[in-house]
This record gives sequence, C-alpha cells and structure tokens, in this order.
Amino acid sequence: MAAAEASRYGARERMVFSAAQLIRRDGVAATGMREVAVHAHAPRGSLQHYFPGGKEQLVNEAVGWAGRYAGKRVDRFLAALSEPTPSGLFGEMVRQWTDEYTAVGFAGGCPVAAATVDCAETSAPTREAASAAFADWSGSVARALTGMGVPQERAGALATLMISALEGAILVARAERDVRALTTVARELGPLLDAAVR
Amino acid sequence: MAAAEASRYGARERMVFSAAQLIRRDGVAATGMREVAVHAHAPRGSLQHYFPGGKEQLVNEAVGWAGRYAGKRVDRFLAALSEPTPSGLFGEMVRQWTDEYTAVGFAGGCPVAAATVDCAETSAPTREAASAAFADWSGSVARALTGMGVPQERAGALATLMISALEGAILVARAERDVRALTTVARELGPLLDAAVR
DNA sequence: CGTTGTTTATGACGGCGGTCATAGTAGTTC
DNA sequence: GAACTACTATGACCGCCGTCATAAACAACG
Repeated sequence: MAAAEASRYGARERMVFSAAQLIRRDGVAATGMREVAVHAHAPRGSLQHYFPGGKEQLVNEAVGWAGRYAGKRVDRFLAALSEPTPSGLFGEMVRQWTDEYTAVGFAGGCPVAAATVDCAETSAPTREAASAAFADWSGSVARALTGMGVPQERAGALATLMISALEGAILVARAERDVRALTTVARELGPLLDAAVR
Repeated sequence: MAAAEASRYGARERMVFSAAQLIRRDGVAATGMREVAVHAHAPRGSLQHYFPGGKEQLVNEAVGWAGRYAGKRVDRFLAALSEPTPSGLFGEMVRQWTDEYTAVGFAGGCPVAAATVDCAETSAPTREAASAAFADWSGSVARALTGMGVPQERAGALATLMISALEGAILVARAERDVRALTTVARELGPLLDAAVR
C-alpha cells in the first residue's frame, strides 16, 4: 500500500495510483506531474510516454481508477458480511474511513471529490470521469442493496443517499479532524436503510 | 449578486466576497489573487494592504464569510417556513442549490468544501476556518431543529447528517450536471428528519 | 549485426502566480 | 502647509509547473 514497490506493478499503473493518492491529499491543482513520478518511483520521462494527453489524462485515469476501486471495495464488503443488511454495508463503507483516519490521520479525502471540486468547471472530460466514477460506485452499492431485498426503484436512490452522506461526512471529518461526522451519519442513517428491505 | 458594484460595499469586503465566489468555482489553488482583485473591481494594491497575511488570510476570511452566510441563510429559511418542520427546512436548503443549478448552471460548489479539499493538509489555519464554518452552519441548523421539537441530543446529529448529505449531493450533482442527487437526498431524508420531532 | 519500437533522460521554454519593494496619491489633523 | 495615516500603483523577483524537443539506452527479432 505504501510507496508502491517498483516491481509488482508497471510504472504506468504506479503513476496512476500515485496520482490518485496525491490528488486525494492536496487536490488536483496542487499535485504536480514531477511529484507524481517521484512518488511512484517512476522515471520522469515516462510521463510523456504513457500520458501523451498530459496532466488531464493522468488525472482522469486516476479518477477512473478510484471509482472502480470504490466499486470493488463495496463488493468485497458485501461478500464479507455474514448477514448482509444495508446498514451493515454502510457501516463498513464508513468504517473504512474511520479506520484510516484513526490509524494514519486525516491527510486524505476522496480523490473523486477533489477532482470534482477542482476541475468540474475547468475540464469537461475530468468532470465526466468523476461522474463515471460515482456511477461505478453507486452501481455497486445499488446492486448490493437489491441483493438484500431492497426494491429496485429504491436501491438507486438509497445508493445516492449513502454516497452523498459519506462524501459529505468525509469532508466534515477532515475539516474537524474528528471522525464524529462519519460515525454520526452511519448511526443516523442505519435504521432508514434497513427499513427499505421488504 | 453579480459583479458586486463598487459602491455598496468596501473594497475589502468585495474581495472576500469575490474570493469565495472564485474558490467555489475553481478551487483554492486555481484562484489567483490578481484574479480576485479584478473580479471584485478592486485595486490590486489593496491586496497587500487589507490582507497582509497573503492568500491564506484571504482564503480564510472567504471561508469564514461562507460559513456565516450559510448560517444566516438557514435562519432565514426557518423564518420563512409557515409551519416549520425538519424536512421543510432541509427541502429549502436543498432547493437553494437546485434553483441555482437549474437557473445558472453547475459552475459553483461549496467554498468550504473546496477549501477543505485543497487546504486541509496544507494549511492548518484554513482547515480550522473550514471547521468553524461547518460549526456555524451546523449550529444554526441544530438550533432550528430544537425549535421544532427535536430533542437536543438528536439535533446536533441530525444537523451533521443534513449538512453531510447536502455537501455530498452537491458534489455528485456537479459531477453529473444533474440535480438528481440533490432531490433524491431531500426526498429520502425527509421522513427520517420529521420522525425526530417528539 | 542492424533495425525497429519501446522506454527513459534531460534540458529548455514560456507562463503564471504569490510576494516584496518602492513610490506615489488622497484625505485628515494639528 | 506639514506631518501622518490610509490607500493605491507598479514593476520586479523567484519559483514552480506543464509541456516540448531531442537524444540516448535498451530490448526483441530478423
């Protein structure tokens, strides 16, 4: 997880991964390309080669990666739940963040959120990448919910609610350097979510 | 609201106001000081004079202003409701955003969110300003809820939930260029909120 | 060995942005 | 009117950053 060794993944993958990490922490604008290369232990010359589309391409791929990662993560949470309930899933999603924050501090937020804030008005492709990332993520959540017996029409809406509440709570938690907001939304939203299983 | 005329407010106020607007749209890092001065129709030389603390000071004041603004706005929403209910208040808070987005487009997000994303790890004072802004806002919401009969212990938690869900929905809505996420959280959260009045 | 295609190295360019230095203007007070 | 304060005007500095140009290593393969 840390400092991605130079062997297991190719330089290209490592750079996308590092970009996501740095964006998550400092935002898109404050993240430099040279910095990404250094962080990924990748040669600077590879930037041009793998990302001829420049920074925008790198950012877009990082956002896309983050979206797919979030989706897979939801799938794994679901698989790990002994008796799957909406509140249980949401609890795990939230716990991922409280765990990180208590373990290593409040340095990072969600890269998709960062890209949206920094690029939504500047770069249409990046905004679309963010939109797609949310769609991936929300798709996984909605599928999980329907699998638990939540009616199809409702599942999408609840997925949006869960992701919105989580994203907002991440923001507040980072600002306050306190996981309070995260645990609060998990606790308050739990019953509502479980009430949707028929 | 637009292009702040040069008379009603002083140059200093206008710059803080403009900073908030630009940060809201492009993020903190992408907002230049010279740009703020131009947008505020303020002399460039006044930047040093009014904000000797540099960009950080300007950003912090913009964030503080945004927090107080959000708080006052909640108070006004509350006052305007004929029969105050939590869902009614939340509906108004959400509607402020759907109205803006449908009227003038998805150019802007929440300046406090932008400051958090861009500066939380870089600048402790700015992070604290963001935290204070959330506290102002959330304080107003919590007071409004208690006034509607929500038990004190619960009001704070629900205020956090409301603000988190709203912030997250703003993000998603901006990425998707669609108010869907906003209307969804308002609809889904309404009953839960009203159920808290004893 | 030669050739071809992939990857890396490096330096330069041009632009922008925050900050500083310095000086100028305007308004007020003694 | 002189002194003093509040404000404005500019230009310069310096650093960072994304990008480009160019060339070198290196691998695979005929």
